[in-house]
Amino acid sequence: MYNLIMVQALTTPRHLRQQALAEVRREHILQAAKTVFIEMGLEAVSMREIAKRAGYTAGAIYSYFSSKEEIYGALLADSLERLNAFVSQAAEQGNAKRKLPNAYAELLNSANAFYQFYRDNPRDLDLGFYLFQGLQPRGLTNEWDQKLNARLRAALQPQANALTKLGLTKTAVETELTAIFAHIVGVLLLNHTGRIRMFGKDSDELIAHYLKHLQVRLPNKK
Amino acid sequence: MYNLIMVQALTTPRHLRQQALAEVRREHILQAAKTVFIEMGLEAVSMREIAKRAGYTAGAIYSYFSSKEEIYGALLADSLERLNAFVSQAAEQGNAKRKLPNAYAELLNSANAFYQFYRDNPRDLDLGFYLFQGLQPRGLTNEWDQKLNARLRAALQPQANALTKLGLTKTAVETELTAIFAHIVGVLLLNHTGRIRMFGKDSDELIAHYLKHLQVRLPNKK
Amino acid sequence: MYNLIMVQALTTPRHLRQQALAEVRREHILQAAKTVFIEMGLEAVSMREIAKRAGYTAGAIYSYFSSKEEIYGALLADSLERLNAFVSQAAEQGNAKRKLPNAYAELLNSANAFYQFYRDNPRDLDLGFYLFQGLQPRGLTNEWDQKLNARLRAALQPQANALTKLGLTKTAVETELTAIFAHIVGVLLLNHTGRIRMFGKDSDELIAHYLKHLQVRLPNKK
Amino acid sequence: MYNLIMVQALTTPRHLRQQALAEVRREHILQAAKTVFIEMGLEAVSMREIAKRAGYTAGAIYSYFSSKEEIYGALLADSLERLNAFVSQAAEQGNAKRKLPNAYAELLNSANAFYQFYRDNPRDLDLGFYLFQGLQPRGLTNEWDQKLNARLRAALQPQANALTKLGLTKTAVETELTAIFAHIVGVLLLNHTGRIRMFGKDSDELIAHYLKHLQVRLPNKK
DNA sequence: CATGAATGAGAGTTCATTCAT
DNA sequence: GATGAATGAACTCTCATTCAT
Repeated sequence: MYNLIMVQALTTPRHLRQQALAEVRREHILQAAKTVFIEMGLEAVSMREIAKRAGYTAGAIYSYFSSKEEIYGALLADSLERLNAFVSQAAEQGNAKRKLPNAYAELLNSANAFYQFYRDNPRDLDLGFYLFQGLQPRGLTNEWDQKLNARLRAALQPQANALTKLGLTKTAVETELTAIFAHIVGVLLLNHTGRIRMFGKDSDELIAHYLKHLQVRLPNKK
Repeated sequence: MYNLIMVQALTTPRHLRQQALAEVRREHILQAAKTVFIEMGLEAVSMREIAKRAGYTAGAIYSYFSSKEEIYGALLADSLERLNAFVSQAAEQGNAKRKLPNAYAELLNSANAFYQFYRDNPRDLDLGFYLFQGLQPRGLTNEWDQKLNARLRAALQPQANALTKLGLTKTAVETELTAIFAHIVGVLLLNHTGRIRMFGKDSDELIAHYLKHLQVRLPNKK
Repeated sequence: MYNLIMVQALTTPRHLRQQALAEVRREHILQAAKTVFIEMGLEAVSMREIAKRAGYTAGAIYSYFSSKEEIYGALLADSLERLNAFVSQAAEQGNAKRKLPNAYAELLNSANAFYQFYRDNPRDLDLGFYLFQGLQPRGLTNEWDQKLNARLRAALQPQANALTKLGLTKTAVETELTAIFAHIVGVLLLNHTGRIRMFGKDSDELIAHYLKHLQVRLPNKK
Repeated sequence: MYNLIMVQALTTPRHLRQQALAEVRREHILQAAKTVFIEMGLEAVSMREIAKRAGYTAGAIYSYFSSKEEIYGALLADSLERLNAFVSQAAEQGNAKRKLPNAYAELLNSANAFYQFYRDNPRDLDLGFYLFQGLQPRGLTNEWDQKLNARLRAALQPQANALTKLGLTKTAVETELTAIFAHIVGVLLLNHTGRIRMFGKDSDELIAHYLKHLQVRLPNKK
């Protein structure tokens, strides 16, 4: 009989390292997908194209993602992650500048950050439109859907918090939050599709306009 | 074999007649495309399917439309036509009820009509999103683009007129008009994608909310 | 206005001719499929391979058959057609030789014909095994299944008739018919797979053996 | 990193031990393949699936089997082993019950056992059909083929012995043995493919029918 | 004008197998 | 011995488009 004595070394266990490598490769593929998407648009994001960019054959992708939809989902998750990071950072920076807490400033900061993220990253807007069922309920499973919803909600949370600080009721907070969200989305869409040019307007101006009047009409909590 | 004996009428020149016939058939095909689109959604609109509904074979369509994109464009033109008709009718009906002209009522009526059209015809919303470059500049030529822009603008004109009557400057009219348009589009999108449920809100409520506060803030021209 | 007067000519209408041509091409494809099947076995019967043999691209096949399963079904239908023809002919020829009707002879003739067809056309046997759910209930729709069942039954009918003539009850006819069918199938399978060599036997001998004893034990209807 | 310290035992030569271990693992994999096969059918038996069940990765299998076909072969060998065990047991149990040897009873017992094994284990029937070149000479090498033939023959041997006891000549034994085998196979096939329903019959009934008449016609050796 | 045949590219996905580590 | 990454060929099927008739 053999006696096998396995002494686990102190260095990184092999399977952990491999896991990490796999994660890197997964990210690499995702990055390739994103590149294809950015350069050629979502309709061109085929498994073969992604694979080509990533330096793989089509079949290899399936070691990392079980379907095309999963890639889409991962792309969107990543996008929302970046959105969250951007919005959080803006909120923190804003707060850091102020000595006294100012709910209005918080609201404006976070709303503007949300808007600016998508204004400056139009492909993320595409992703959002398309994958958040831009047209029609799509492949994404419920699990995914809820996860992504949660991330989106998180990105809006700073605005909700600010509205609460301003003394709005729970219902009113939701109403205003939804309204701001809708407005931003509408402006972004007009901007992105170029339709806004029809009116000789500029998206920054429109957002500023909306937020200014919003401030006027919200309670002046001293 | 069939023998076709054509007896040309004496009145109309042949090519004119043929043009007219072609136009009729073109409309027929477009109608088929619309039906497919409404019943099955944009993704199901294939040349084969359109042809089947129209009683043609796929190849025949190309006598009337040079590509699938052109059909999409024509569908959108038709959609905007219907939007215009709906909005105009709402404006007229509103005016008919009032003895004195009321700019506010006109504004509300036309904005609501615009919103309701898309709320009640979500497929047309799909078309609008998709073809107004919802994602990316698409097949549509510049010519088409301008034509469609003009129709869209026409559907918003009643609101512009009402805003003018209220005494806003030309610039202010455009700003408010764009803002309303953006807001409605945003709400429609949230509604259509089901995202609005995240907030426990209802699109009608949001539109009403926006228009109410809009009215409050606009000049009270006696 | 045009007046269109269509006079149908006496020659073959165009669409009929085209239908006929289409039918010819369909047969051509089927023939190609059969060839592939015969030369390379059923597993190699892919749409691409069929298309290649038929001189088409893979997509073209779908103008004639809506799926691979439909091709399989058509192949089997054709096979059963030939089986029927062969069995019927054998029955007629046998009857022609005899002055007096002889139920035994009829039974032997039709059973032997059935056996010989598959012995001499082993690929048809493959088809039968595979497609009559050789392994497991498969793609074929119920409609197909019933149609094919009917054809198979038709090929066995002469034996059933002969058994009836011999004075067996309805139940007994079915029992014997099924038994003969099973026996033939078993022998064919042993023969086809070469397993029969294990026993140093010959399929002809086995069939003859079975039918001889069958005759002995069936009622001697004078 | 793991550090592996192997302490070699003094008793057994290393390579023998490794051989034994390999054999164990081979069996383990085979067992996994069998499970997959039984639960999901032959078509679902992929290397990945087998590996997953066995707790390996696909590549690992190739240390034990050089191809998928070899696994199939091993599965069939195992299946025939179980068939043999079942048939032998039935023969022994039958003999145990009787005081005097009774060749008829032995024949019926072993034939019925053979039939019942496949009736009750339809997956094994699939294997048999598929791998005994149900369709076509397959991957199996000659060596395999002979090995499997021998096992099949062994499963039929009790019947052969009984037939010999009944006084049949060597040739007659082989004839009847092959005939019974063929009949059982035919009935099993009809049963398994559901074709037997066409005739409103039942496989048990058919087997009983065959064996009854067989008994009648065999010599009555006192 | 309309047909229907055909193309050719492309879609997502699966799988047995190989091989460096 | 086992892993897991990767290949490459295969699969069925769909589609917009072209073109001879």
